[in-house]
Amino acid sequence: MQGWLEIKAEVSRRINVREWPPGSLLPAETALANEFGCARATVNRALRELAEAGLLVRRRRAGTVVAEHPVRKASFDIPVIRLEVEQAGRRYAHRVLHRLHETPPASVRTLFGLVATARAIKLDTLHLADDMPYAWETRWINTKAVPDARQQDFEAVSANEWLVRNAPFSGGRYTVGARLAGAELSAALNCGSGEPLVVVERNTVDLDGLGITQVQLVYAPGHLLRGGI
Amino acid sequence: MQGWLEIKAEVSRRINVREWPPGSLLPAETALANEFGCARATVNRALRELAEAGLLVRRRRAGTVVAEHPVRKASFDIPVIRLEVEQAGRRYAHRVLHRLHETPPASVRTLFGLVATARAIKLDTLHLADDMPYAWETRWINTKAVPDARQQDFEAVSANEWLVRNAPFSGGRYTVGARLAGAELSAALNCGSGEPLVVVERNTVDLDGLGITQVQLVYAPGHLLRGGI
DNA sequence: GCTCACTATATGTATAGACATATAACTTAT
DNA sequence: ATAAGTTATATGTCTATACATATAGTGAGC
Repeated sequence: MQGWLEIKAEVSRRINVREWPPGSLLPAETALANEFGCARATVNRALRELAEAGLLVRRRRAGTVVAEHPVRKASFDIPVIRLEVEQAGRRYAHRVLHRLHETPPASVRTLFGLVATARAIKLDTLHLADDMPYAWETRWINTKAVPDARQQDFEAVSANEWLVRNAPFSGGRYTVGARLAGAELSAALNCGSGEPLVVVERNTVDLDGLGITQVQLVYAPGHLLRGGI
Repeated sequence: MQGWLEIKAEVSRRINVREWPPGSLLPAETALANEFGCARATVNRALRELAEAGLLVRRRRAGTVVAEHPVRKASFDIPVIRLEVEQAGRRYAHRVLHRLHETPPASVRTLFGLVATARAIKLDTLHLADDMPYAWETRWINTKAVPDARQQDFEAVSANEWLVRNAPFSGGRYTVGARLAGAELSAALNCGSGEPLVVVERNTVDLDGLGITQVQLVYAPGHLLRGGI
């Protein structure tokens, strides 16, 4: 027993077999380092990772406690759509259907820090995989945060990809929901009206918290988001 | 400039302002440690975290490179449903509608490592928030992996919560999709038939890779999964 | 009993040094 | 020229030590 990975596995095992049940206090790092015959830093690395994973709760002076209700962090990757499609072995293409410069709705104005009369770029894009509709994208781009976007038509490189590479990015939030295909969507995605569709809405902000872009992605029927714990 | 957090922020900044553009090679850890006036271990911690976040790609001997297509890791928490509801300031309750012991479908049998004739527990549960339908849960539990589940009726403590605390858990996968409310669901969730609903399907496996449980959660109309990047 | 200051303690972080390991780049043999 | 073996190097990890920091617990003073 030496490496932090082995220690992490062993601590994880003891939690799972209820040797250290939920709510119980673990021995201090120094004691564990002593038991495992390694430096405290090694134990620290193992316990820190388990705490990040939600299995342990650590507090100075109070020590390390097994979480009562382990909050599992599920995660999925948000790749550039082109890569998502190509990784599935399909041919990617996209078509920009509208590129407008108009006043965004209030929620987007708030995110972008814009006054009521200000305008932003609005893009409607259809993403294709093997020439079949893959996803419908409605996007707002804040020209205040990304002035260079004015010169882009996003035909050759999609807005998705262009922004990832050209906008200083710091974080964002997203929601996942479901909606019905209306007239416009069923035509664009080549599906029946009234079909249930997965909708992902995502916004990203720069280092100052200023909104860069807001995207709504409506996937073709049957699409599943996949992730792991 | 000393702490790993500051170094992480500074490196992140240089990537964002294209001082280190996508694909470029960063100075070696020793050089950065020298520049920032700190130990190599401190730089290592900062760069390791940025690599985990998908911003950098690191390889021994080859060095550290800025990712060409940063794969953002989106994540959301999977809490116990009771806590999810209570955290929103609502009163939680659940009703077990069916508790059967029958042969699961092939996909679940494969996950559970069961022969064709074997049986497992099937639970249908309705989760309520302020007495309003919140989510419909269809769950299979592998009694081979969790024998103690036989003695549980899951009335007082939901299966969700009981399993989190009583089943040795190691990982899992999930999918998020959309479906229409059929007759049974629209009755249970008190919504119109044909409404679009968010469906989360999740399975968890124990340390040996043996399936513990498979859940399908269908949320009431309008529900959004929320997460961050 | 209550408040406030103090102290002890467990985690958090930093450091210098060392060795491990993967692998790009180079060298040698065929 | 190509293949095989060698070396140099950047990251990965571990150690021992030190100091920083949050905070549970203690005790003094009212």
